[in-house]
Amino acid sequence: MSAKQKILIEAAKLIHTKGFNNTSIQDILDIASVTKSNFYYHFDSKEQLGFEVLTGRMQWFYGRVIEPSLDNPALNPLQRIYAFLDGILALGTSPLGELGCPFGNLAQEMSAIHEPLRQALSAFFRAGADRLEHCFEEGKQAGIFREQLPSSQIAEFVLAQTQGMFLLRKTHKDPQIMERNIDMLHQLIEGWLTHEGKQATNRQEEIRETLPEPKTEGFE
Amino acid sequence: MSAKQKILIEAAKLIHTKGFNNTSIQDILDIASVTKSNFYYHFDSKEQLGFEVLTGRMQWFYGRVIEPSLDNPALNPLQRIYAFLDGILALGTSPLGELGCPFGNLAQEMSAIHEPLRQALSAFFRAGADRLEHCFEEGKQAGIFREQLPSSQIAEFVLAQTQGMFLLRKTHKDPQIMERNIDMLHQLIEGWLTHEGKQATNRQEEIRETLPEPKTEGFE
DNA sequence: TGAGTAGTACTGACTGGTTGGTCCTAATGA
DNA sequence: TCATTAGGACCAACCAGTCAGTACTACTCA
Repeated sequence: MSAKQKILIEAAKLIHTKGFNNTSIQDILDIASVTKSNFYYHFDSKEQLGFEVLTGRMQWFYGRVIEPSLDNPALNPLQRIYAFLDGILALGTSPLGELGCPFGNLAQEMSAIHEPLRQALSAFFRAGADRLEHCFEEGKQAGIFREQLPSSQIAEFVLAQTQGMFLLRKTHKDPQIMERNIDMLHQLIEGWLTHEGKQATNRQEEIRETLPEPKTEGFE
Repeated sequence: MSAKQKILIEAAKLIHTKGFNNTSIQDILDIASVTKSNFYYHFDSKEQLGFEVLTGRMQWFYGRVIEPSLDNPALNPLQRIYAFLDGILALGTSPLGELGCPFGNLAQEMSAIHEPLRQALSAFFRAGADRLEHCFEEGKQAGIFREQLPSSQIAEFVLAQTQGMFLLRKTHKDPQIMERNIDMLHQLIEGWLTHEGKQATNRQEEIRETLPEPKTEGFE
């Protein structure tokens, strides 16, 4: 593994744990066993490191959660949404979830003080919301979901909820908060947003068969 | 205004903007026009300052949002919940809301790295959730709400949602996110959690008459 | 074939500034 | 008179970043 790789991986972990500004370059280098001058060989600045860590995190999240769920053409819209929620649940109940959501953490820390990073994170969240919206819209056209509420608003609501539950899980140090709130989202989808009789049956088993083991590396 | 008061007020603003660890004591003192030796006359440490700022923030939030809503005996349970949501909406759409929720921000920043502060924030969130739960439970007994879902779970869900929407509002710099997500909560409460025909009518006007102008000072 | 060159990755030492906190003395005002 | 405040100097540790140099590999060209 190259020095640059080691730096990126250790930086992602530390930034997730302590935050960007509270993680010094020397902290990262001590763990990665790389010298500071070598750091500056690969990165112009701490800021550039931050952007590259964020890019890596986005790719990791895509491979771990989005690709097998919202971007999985083998699933119908409802299954895609459920697979997404299950991906969030798996993440949030893992040891990693104790540190909160890496994106929410960064957004909270940096949005008010670093405009370029805020924009990158805003775009990331919007991309996620767009995918969710697309699923809800598709499900409406397939007669799965009710038509009352705009799909974009539902999608945003679901996304906000995932962020909120990560924060509470982190603050209370209680993984069951993820379970309870994902369950609430399921109930909301089945009991309110879905037409009667349009729920997927044996939802858990269906999704388990389709989901491949995600190929992720370094970020956990 | 005493020097200690000035410090606390400026510290609260700066910590809300930049975070605790990214706000130096000198930053605060420059704005408060107080010397460092006087700072250490009043506070043993930066950590003690942090706790006192948090305590002040909790009192402010109580007076601004909780007392006129969840702790307002003149309101029925549904009105109390709606008043709470309106308080959150007013906060979130104010210029202050651009910085996110002060409690959510601190929880995110400090929970993984500072156990005493995490505990204080956890207790704060739990107190809020308990009040919400109490309203839902009271509303169930008054026949307003359906009985299917545990009140504690609904309360937690609503609380998580408020945190999530604050984060998205901050990241997207869009106050309408608060409006859309509070509206979703209203719809969820009226369209799913409430018995048919049990909605409060002229909800907005009713609450407007009962809410006194909150006595808040310094933190905004 | 070997000197010279370029590119890549890496190093130790260093810079100027910042940070939370300490200590002491003196002044002010109720 | 004493609580409060100011001012100043200082400390060790920390911080992001700089600089000149080293080692190695591959390539070029006379």
